[in-house]
Amino acid sequence: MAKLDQTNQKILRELCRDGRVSNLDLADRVGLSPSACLRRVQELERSGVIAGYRAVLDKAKLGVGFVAYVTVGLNRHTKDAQEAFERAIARAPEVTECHNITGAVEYLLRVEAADLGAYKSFHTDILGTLPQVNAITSYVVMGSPKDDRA
Amino acid sequence: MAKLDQTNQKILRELCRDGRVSNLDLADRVGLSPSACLRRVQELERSGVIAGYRAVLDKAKLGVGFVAYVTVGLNRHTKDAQEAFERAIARAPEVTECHNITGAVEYLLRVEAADLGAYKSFHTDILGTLPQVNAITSYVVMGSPKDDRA
DNA sequence: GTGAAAATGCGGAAATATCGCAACAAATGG
DNA sequence: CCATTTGTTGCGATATTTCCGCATTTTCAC
Repeated sequence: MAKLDQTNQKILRELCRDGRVSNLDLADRVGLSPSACLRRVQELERSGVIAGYRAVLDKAKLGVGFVAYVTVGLNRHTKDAQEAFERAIARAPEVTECHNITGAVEYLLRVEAADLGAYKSFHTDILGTLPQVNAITSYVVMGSPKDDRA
Repeated sequence: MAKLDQTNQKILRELCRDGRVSNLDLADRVGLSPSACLRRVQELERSGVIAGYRAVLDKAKLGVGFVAYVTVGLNRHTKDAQEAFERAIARAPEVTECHNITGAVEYLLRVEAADLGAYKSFHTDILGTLPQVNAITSYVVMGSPKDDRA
């Protein structure tokens, strides 16, 4: 595993802020020559510390006007039931996250939809029709004062 | 606002998969000449549909071995109390997301820590000491079968 | 059809990434 | 204390890519 000295931490911070910064600029900001900087970045990529790069899209401008977190409880706790549920979730484009959590219910989902109507369709026609699903509780997101993963 | 024809959708899909793909490769994949492709990307950036680019880090390799979602209820529902709470959250590096939600409690947080011990410290020393905080419930993430925002 | 507006492809100049190489620094062992 | 090894750095040359002007083609409304 690559060691995380102060320079590598700076590199990661800059790349999280702007994943498309040129190697020349990046080298400037972290105080290295371009070649030394490039080698560090390549090592961070090779070792998997940098898992990849992504464009961050403005969901609102793509028609997403409704976000909710949804807890889901299953009626059976078998491996089969969980796998079937997770397969169905993988197919649903509205679901951007699915976490297996501790507590009274098994799953926490993040669901993105165009509007309340679109969410209702998802709630009724997709989640509601899955035979493994027992309990559904929706928490509508009114705002996100902090979202470092956006 | 930029129109989202099929080509632009392809571009966005590719850039979400690999935000650092070269314009030459991207043009190939979406079936355009490099110059036409570059112009579309620049327009998507200018219009804000592409909000930016980020490196995706492997949190596990950075020492994050514990993730939890935490619901927080406040004891006062004044604007002041909310703002004070949100300021405190903004300062806490363990909190990667803070959502204002509908339901029995006001907030849903995503918290990342090195391990259970580090989380306990955060829970006790940070969250527990905020005067506005009334109820705290933790849901430990055991796995994330789907996480498009990772 | 016809004209206006937008999108496209081409080509070249400028900027950038990439890699070999030698110098340097920090640890290791005698 | 010195020699050796290992890892990192900066430099410079080359290959690649970005970026922009320009002419052509396509699209669309009338």
